[in-house]
Amino acid sequence: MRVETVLREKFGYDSFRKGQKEIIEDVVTRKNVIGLLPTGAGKSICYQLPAYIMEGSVVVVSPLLSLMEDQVAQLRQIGEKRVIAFNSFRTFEEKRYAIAHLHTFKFIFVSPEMLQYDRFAHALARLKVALFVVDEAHCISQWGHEFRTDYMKIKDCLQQIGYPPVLALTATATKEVLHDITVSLGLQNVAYHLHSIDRPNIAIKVEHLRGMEEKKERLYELVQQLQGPGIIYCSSRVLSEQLAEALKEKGMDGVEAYHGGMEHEKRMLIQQQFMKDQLSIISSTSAFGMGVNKPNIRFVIHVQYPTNMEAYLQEIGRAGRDGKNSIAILLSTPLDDEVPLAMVKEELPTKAQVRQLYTMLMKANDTTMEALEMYCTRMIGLDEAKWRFLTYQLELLGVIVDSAVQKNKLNEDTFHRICTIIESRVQHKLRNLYGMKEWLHTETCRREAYLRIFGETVENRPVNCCDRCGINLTAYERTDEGKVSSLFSWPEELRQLFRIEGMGDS
DNA sequence: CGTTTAATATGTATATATTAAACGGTGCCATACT
Repeated sequence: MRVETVLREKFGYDSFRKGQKEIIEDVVTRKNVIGLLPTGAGKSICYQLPAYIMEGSVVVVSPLLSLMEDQVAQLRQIGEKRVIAFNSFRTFEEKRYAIAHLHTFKFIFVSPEMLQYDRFAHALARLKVALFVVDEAHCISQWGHEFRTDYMKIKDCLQQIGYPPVLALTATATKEVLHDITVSLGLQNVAYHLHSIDRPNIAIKVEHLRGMEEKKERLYELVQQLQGPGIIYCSSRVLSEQLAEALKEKGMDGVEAYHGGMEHEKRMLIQQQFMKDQLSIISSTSAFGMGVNKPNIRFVIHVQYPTNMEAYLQEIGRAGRDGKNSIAILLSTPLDDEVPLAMVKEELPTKAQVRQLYTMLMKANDTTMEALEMYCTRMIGLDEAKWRFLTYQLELLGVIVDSAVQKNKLNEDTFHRICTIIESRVQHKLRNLYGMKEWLHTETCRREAYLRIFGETVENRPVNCCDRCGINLTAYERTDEGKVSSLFSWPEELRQLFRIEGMGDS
């Protein structure tokens, strides 16, 4: 069956969007494919369509439960009933049934963690897998090395199920990250379909201010002035709540905070309200955004900057999915470097902690991993993520085999190898952080500068490009009833101009 | 950096002030326990 026929009959589209067809054609001929498609380009069609041409099931590894559930709902919408999200939302009974009847599902959505669940993995190995998809594949690079190491074990899973064709999809990746994805998945003979990550309808502006107080004041001004809806990003849960609270006190409606420390239900509610335009502003940490396909987000303001350029691009990329003009504004002060620097350094365990772990493992006899973990969190101060990172490294080195410590491997050699890995990961993350920091102080076109980081050049420079090329901010002001924009008469404009001129890079 | 939490000092009771140290973000899963 021709791909166009399936597109029309199953999905009801007359033609492909840019990039889709080439990817699908390579996928159905069983090539390994890595697709870099801008947000909103219709990535899911790239695996949904081949499912109806290829024999067998399509397995989709997805980073978030909410994303999986969304995809399932979407497929059900077009009448596909052979769909399951195999995750912790399912009851024990449902899981047992699904494992016994796995072959009856055309689409199987799963988290990288669930791939490690033995009974599921075995069922998968018996299955005819037509295509193995890694959605939001940049997560491999962004999270896989330390935060969610199960991303690194996808490679082993692929081997166990006999190397089915793989399709990795993402919207943001540098050349380095694309390479990382390829290597981490152990892919060979990859067909790369790379499209520009640039978003010409998003104007970019960095404002240099003096300190936190000035930042907050400027934020309040901007939020009242700019056309919503919008997202405010900052780096701590407490601050995201404070900012939301402050905006409410200033009489703004439809503002809520969002972060990973909140109750799951509350998070879902806020996200849904935002999607339905019942909220206009979300003040959040990096927890908010992935899978948020809201077309009309008009601004993204950063009160603190993220630890790397890709994260920044992902965050501003949530604006303007409808193609209309939108703006990203980053508020910067000379005091901002501490938080991202601390985050990079804090993410990995210290050498002293690894030493303590080694001493503890030497002393431990017939201790369960659970007991060891308990001890490590209490006595060594390792959190869950760091503990899992270290046990993963120990497994790689053969120090831990099948949850048992091999004491003969517990030597200076393996100790130093772990320390070396940690050191090089920290250095790598610091380099990315410096790249981000350098970008904040670019004297030339900001778009050109970030595209250079992604190995691209500016193709079409938009009229409102960036603060270095010149932006007319009034184009992004709200127009409704003029109630807010009237506050911004010419003295205010002048004051702002003065501030921007006066606070530029030294 | 700014904020919160833990630790010490005071001075003779049980708190309160001061100072030092720690922390900051991202999610899956399972299992025990409310």
